[in-house]
Amino acid sequence: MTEKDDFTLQDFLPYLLNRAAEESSLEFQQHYKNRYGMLRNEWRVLFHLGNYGRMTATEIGQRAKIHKTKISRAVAKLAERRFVVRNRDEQDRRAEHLELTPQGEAAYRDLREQAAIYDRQLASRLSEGESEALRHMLRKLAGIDQ
Amino acid sequence: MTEKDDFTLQDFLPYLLNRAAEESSLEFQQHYKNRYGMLRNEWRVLFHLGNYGRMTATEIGQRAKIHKTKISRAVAKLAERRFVVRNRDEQDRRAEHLELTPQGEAAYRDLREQAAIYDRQLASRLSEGESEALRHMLRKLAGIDQ
DNA sequence: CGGTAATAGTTGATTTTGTAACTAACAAGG
DNA sequence: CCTTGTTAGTTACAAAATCAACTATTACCG
Repeated sequence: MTEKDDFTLQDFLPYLLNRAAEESSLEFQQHYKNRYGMLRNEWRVLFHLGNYGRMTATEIGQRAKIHKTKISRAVAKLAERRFVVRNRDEQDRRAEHLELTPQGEAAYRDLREQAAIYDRQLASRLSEGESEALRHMLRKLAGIDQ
Repeated sequence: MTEKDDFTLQDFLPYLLNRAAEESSLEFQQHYKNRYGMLRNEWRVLFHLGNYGRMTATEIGQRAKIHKTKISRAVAKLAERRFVVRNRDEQDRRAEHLELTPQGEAAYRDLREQAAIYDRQLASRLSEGESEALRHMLRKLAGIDQ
């Protein structure tokens, strides 16, 4: 009961997680924003398609935990700018398979490279070995299995 | 050069940070949202005032890295609902000092208690000792000194 | 079959955020 | 003093997120 009293905002995990997430997001967004005029959701969808390959909007939503309206609008923009093509499933005509165009692939590879660089830069603020532990913990907190 | 190629989205720190932050924020927001009809920024301002005591909007913004327009709107709501009172500084009549009302204090204590509980719950998903290491790393990544 | 429910994805209305411009008050130098 | 610059906080407008309702299609079940 007494130990509760020394709980403070500075230590609150959701607060710290948000601060760190926001900081890194803002820093990294310049890459997809300045170079490709993308929004965060567009970048995320692109990255998922580049990473996992052809899949439907629903599948992206499940993996990335992005709401379907965000995905719908992100895909519309990406398709309009020819980063993504949509292919209706002939078996189930409600669904459509998404995949990157060559142009989308190129953007993906470029941004993945930038991401790798930025990731190393972030990790370098931590001591050796810490960053792997951090990733492991974040996966647990985010409910990402594996 | 070869090591870059095994970089994947699942490991990207900003992505993991965002996933974990969003997960925990959504879970915790039910407390201030359901019980007090607050928005995230209102909760943050309340928590800062409860934690650090009387201060101005600008000071809150610096500590919490929240933009002044968000604070302005959050304070307006909190004042309207009598959680906060504003007092103009008589020396510098541009500034106003904010502090919690008794009602604001009560909400703060209640929510701090909920936060402490939720924080322990989150930390319990990690192994012993990990959570302190996590907080330490997040502070570094968020650029919070100390 | 035929009707009801479920799913994929889109659209529209409302709320919230982000950006920039604004008002009011103070500061500092000539 | 008075001009110029700075700071505290608010407001207006545009961009984006949220939530609910919608269309089209498929699945389930009597």
